[in-house]
Amino acid sequence: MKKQHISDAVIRRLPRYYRYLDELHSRGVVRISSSTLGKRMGVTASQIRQDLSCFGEFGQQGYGYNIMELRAEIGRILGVDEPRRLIIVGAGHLGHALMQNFDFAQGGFRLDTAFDVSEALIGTEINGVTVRPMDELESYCAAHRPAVAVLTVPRAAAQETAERLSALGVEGLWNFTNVELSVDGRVFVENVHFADSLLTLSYRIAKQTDRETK
Amino acid sequence: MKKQHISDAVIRRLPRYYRYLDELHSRGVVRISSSTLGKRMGVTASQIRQDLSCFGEFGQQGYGYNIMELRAEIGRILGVDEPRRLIIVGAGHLGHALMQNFDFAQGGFRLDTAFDVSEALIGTEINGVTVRPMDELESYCAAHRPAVAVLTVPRAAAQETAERLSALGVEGLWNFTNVELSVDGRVFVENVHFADSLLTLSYRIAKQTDRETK
DNA sequence: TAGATTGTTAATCGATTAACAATC
DNA sequence: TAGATTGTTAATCGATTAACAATC
Repeated sequence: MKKQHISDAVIRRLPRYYRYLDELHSRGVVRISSSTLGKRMGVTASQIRQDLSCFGEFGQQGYGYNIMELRAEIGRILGVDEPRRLIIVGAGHLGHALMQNFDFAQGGFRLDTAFDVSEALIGTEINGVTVRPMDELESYCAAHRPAVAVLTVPRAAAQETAERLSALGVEGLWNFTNVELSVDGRVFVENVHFADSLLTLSYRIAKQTDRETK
Repeated sequence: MKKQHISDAVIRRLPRYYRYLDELHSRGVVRISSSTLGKRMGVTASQIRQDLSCFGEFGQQGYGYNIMELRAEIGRILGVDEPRRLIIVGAGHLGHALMQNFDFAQGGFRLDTAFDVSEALIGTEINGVTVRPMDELESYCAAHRPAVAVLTVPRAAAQETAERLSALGVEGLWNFTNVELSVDGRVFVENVHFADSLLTLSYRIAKQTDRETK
């Protein structure tokens, strides 16, 4: 039974399943049961089955799931099957690192180009991708209509750049600026807040130390 | 009433509160009520009060919370008040970006040094921090006992490096490798899985497109 | 067939929200 | 004092887990 509303918790687990199924598939494993998959993912078999049942029926009684099929299904659910155009806005160290290392294609994206204000960077090519001047953002977006913009500009420019991109019709912002953006409701914002992540680690270490010295 | 077990959901909200209180404080705002704070954070006033009550009583009836005090309390809870030593393992683009841009001090960490295998990087200084050869990891850790290691090595080296650091007694790993690490239970792992994050964005965009074309 | 494993319904558990007495 | 707002208890809501009939 397909569900109407899918909770955020479910969606955040799907990429992990996908990643693991991808690995199994490339290792040549053909089938897996919810209980084996659950064990590997650190969740219950029930949860695996519940999560998948939000989207359809992908398994077979007595057999489990065909890994290739399930991987493809989850890929479809996540939208990996129809690649979307993506641009990087801010080609500093972080933007550069993503251009150099990150496999956008695997996530169903096609990295088209990057933008920066720095004269030193404009016109250079990083991993086959050209860096353009920020001035060309409007004309470029009008012509190529990228679906997603990676926001790797300095904090100070974050909100302004986000608004500009929102006005240009991007559908999603992948926000690395550690700034709480406020944008038009049409635009999805996915935050990668490094600082928050590190603080949770700090908490867990601090708590443990407390306990030990108590 | 202080709680025994604090849920992960609560802990993940604390850094956001902290960040926002920090901003208010630097803007000179003195007090805030749970209802105002909740509105700004997009949560209910109840949730703010419940979250804080896990750790103690920081407010005052009829007044609300003193921002400076509350900020300090949350900082203490998160362990920001007593800085811990941190090293970066892997000084490629991503490690480099963190060294250049990330404010470790604000998260209660002191970035001591970085390690890499690349001859070109060893001995260089990035933002005042020296890059050392990976061979020196053992002797360095024995001497300086860093609490946290930032794992920014290539995927292929991730598991091996994590085990090495675990054996060297680090308390936490901040994992950027997009690899599911398996390490000793003593060691806390905080994952920053870029790929998972981007896939959730992909899902939301894909779902919206579905709805529009339906 | 017999064993395995699904999808789904029901039960449980935990997290969020509402309500309110206490009190600044 | 009167109004505001806390900390906490109770009610609600949603997510996770368990159970099991269906069936490959």
